[in-house]
Amino acid sequence: MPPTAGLRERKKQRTRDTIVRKAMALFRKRGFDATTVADIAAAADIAPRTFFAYFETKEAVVFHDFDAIRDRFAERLRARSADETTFDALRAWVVEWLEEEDLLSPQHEARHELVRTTPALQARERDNQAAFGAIIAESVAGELGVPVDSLRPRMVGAAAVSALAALDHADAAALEDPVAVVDEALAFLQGGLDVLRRRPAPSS
Amino acid sequence: MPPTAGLRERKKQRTRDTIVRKAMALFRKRGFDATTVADIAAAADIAPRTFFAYFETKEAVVFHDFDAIRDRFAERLRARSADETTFDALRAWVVEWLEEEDLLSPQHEARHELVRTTPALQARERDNQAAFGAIIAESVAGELGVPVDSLRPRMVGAAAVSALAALDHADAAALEDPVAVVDEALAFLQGGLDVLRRRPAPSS
DNA sequence: GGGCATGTTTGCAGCGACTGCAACAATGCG
DNA sequence: CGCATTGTTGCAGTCGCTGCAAACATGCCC
Repeated sequence: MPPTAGLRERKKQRTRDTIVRKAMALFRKRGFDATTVADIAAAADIAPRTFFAYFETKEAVVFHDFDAIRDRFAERLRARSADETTFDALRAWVVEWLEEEDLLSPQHEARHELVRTTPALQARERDNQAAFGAIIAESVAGELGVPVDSLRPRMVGAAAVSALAALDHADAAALEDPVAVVDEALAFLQGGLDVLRRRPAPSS
Repeated sequence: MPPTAGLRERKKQRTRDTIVRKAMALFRKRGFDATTVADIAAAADIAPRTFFAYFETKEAVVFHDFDAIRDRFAERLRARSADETTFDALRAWVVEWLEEEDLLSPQHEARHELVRTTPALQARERDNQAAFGAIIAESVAGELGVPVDSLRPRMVGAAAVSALAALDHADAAALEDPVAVVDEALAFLQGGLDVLRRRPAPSS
């Protein structure tokens, strides 16, 4: 017997999975906005009202696994060893994460496409990214011994998150070696942005 | 006679101002969510349906001046002189902007408080910040001679925007000299983040 | 000043996300 | 088998937002 809990729990989990699966299928076929909660409920064979016992909003279905990922990430950063910087831990986490998640899988593709083409979902995604940024900022702030909401940790968090976002964004070559993208990003952050020094006046 | 256009235009502008004023007053008093569009319409003495001829969404009222600011900013960056870096132009723009906008005015205070306490508005604000980030990224990309959506411009844009956001966020001292905040941020970006080098193992 | 084109305001009906509530059903447990 | 707990459902309602078509105002030309 698997280490599952009571029958009740398993049933709930199965229902939840069904909702996600059917909903995503509908989103893919008709688009996010054109799919109503009633449609999803019908497809998952539950009452419309019941949908909201499983997900707070229609959007939440698309990001059903975000909370878990975020929490694991926060835990990973918090539990890093004493000689490990935030950046070390961040890089390690990305590597781990990429090992178990195939960014090229049809599911990831479809989800990404959906988010990319739906404003409401983009907004939600930015929320999620902001949460990641805050976690990184918190860790960096601890490292620097400054307040969590001070300037530099926030900037580092924002920049790091935009680098993570570039992973999804990578349009071809990069996906072959996503870790390289991360390394470039971290090197860029650490090395400074002095690519932006004064530019020469036009040679005329 | 002022250089105003026809009577029609002026009337529309007055109605628009009235909506903004009355809506903000209601938001402050009752909160954003607790204020309905019907309430705003009643306060501004228009039909509920008419509200949507002026603003696409209830949220748009809070950010009624964003589009103009963003466009002016984009224009400023695009029109910068040949020996001016993106960072130079960014700094100059902030200085200009701070001269005409008083961040400590009751209006800014109230608006900021509203955004800070309303999730829906925070999401919208992130949209706006993302727009700024994209503009900065575009400019930086041009400077570096790389594609607009490549890694480094995006990171710079994100970091710069988070520095701008820190301006709003500044809870006391910083507001006395906001330009100093910007200078610190830009110096940080340019100088690199090597505050984050490997941290010493505990001396044990 | 009398029309006429054009732009604005309004009411109405309707959709869809989401909520509170109360009845009902299933489950877990002694 | 009964009982408490937890999950499911239907109902009625609120609110943001939209399409449509009828009234209404304005600018303009004759």
